[in-house]
Amino acid sequence: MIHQTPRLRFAPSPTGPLHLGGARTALYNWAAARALGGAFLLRIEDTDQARSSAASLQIILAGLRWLGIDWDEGPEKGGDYGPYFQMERLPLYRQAADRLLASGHAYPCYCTSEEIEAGRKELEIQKAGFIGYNGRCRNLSAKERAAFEQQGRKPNLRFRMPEARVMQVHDLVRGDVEVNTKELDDWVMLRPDGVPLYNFACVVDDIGMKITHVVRGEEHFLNGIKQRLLFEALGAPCPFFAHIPLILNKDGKKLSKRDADTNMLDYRDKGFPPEAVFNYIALLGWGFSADRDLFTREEMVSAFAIEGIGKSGSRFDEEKLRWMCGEYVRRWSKAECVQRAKPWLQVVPEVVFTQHAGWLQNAIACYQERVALMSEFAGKIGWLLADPAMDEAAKKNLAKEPAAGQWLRDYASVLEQANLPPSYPQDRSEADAAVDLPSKKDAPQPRCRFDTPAQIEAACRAFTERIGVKFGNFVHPVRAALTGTDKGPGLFDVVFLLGKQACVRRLRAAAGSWS
RNA sequence: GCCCCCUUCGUCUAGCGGCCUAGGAUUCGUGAUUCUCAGUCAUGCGACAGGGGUUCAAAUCCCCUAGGGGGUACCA
Repeated sequence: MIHQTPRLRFAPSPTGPLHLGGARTALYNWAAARALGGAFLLRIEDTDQARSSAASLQIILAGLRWLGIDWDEGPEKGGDYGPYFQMERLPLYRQAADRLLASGHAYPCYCTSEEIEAGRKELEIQKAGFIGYNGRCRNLSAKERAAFEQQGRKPNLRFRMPEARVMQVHDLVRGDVEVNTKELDDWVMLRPDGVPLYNFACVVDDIGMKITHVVRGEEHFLNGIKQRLLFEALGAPCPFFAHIPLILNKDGKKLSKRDADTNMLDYRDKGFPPEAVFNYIALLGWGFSADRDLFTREEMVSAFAIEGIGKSGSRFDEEKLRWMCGEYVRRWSKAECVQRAKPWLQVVPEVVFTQHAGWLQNAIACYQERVALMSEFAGKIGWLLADPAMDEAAKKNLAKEPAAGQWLRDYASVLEQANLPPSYPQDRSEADAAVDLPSKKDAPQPRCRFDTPAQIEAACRAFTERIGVKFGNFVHPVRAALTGTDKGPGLFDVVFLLGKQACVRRLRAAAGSWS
């Protein structure tokens, strides 16, 4: 059929942001192009001048870039098959239209919108529901045309559809499908002002840009039929088509603003890791393998085939997306975690990033297994930076132990005399900041009694034994005093990170308010 | 109305006539780890839309029904 380099495109109209469905279409085209070793290009379908905007275009481009979908040709990139904006290709459409006019595949239609509407009403009655163009201008004589021209009417150009041709088409996703062209009416290709309509511009451009595979939403299936006829009329080879099912919401209905963010950039701004969103979207209608859901862009490319896209619609499930986000967050190194969370860490003074990088990494790492989004660290580490107010759960934990006040006072004294790191950021030097909170795997040799959380813990256990308190009971009021809440990292990570001054201060403050 | 497509655990899916007492992931339940939460590990609940065929054999092929989606523009 077509023996040339595979060339695929994503052709958004800049009339709104890049939404989930569009992103998936772009993703599949991109993956197919990469998998086939071909080119992926972006074409901007901006012929709807009333709704198109430069701002939308930028949002779409930013969304694609964020997802890691790069294009070989298109806006801000150029290429040998441009221009890549349809409004800059008007002469090409005119040219193609003239050819179709000459070959009889197209004809001028002088109907006004009122006349079309009236014709539609009639048809509706006659053909029981069919609403389309009645074909009044399909067979106008030269004389009749001249008469309309004399009235000053400017014609639309319509494509002359075969009257009842059974088209047997093969769709890469849907398989073999039969469509009778009687279901379709003569459609407008070109307006009097020379601006083309979708089906016409699309085909002229797909020919001009040597597109070999068209992957798009199933709402275009019937357009695909019209377009095949147009390829034929223009004597051009027809690309492969693949029409993929739409993405639905949790209830199986059309996805709306209520169900999910409609703008990819919202996911960016909310702190979703782009590789997780990429991974999740790819799975909406396609499977990587029978027993694996997590994969990289490269792995997807090596496994992807258009024929592997499913025929049934899939639902967007934010829960699984969130799970996937967490999976990715957990894979990062401590340094990467901080770096990626930084845009949301306004609560952290800049000096901490520069002077106490090691400490910050340790602090962030404490929550790496407890968050899904990059933005969620910020809300977790507040207690480390300023003495927190106690929440209800923390107050309850304190109140539960009658002797807690005394425990806190005594433990404060223990810590005060211990060789504990000083508090961040104000009390600790840069040298200390190099101390790395060890993971369980590679515990280093301790330098002194409280070099590691494990050392602090050992000392604490000894202390509780000495005062005859059950360790498990002791821990909760201490956590409450130190963090202001009842959940979070291990208590001795807390003590280690918080440092001596802050620990002593908070323990005594809590003891005071308790008694 | 008419035309096209779809239908496997709640969700994403594997399965393309025998490997299926239907596999994985997520969610949920339980247990373990333990100073809480999270994570991790283990374990459990959970599906072939319904009805007819074809076949030695059907989740897999055919038909009907139901449900869902899409289309039916001087939008894309």
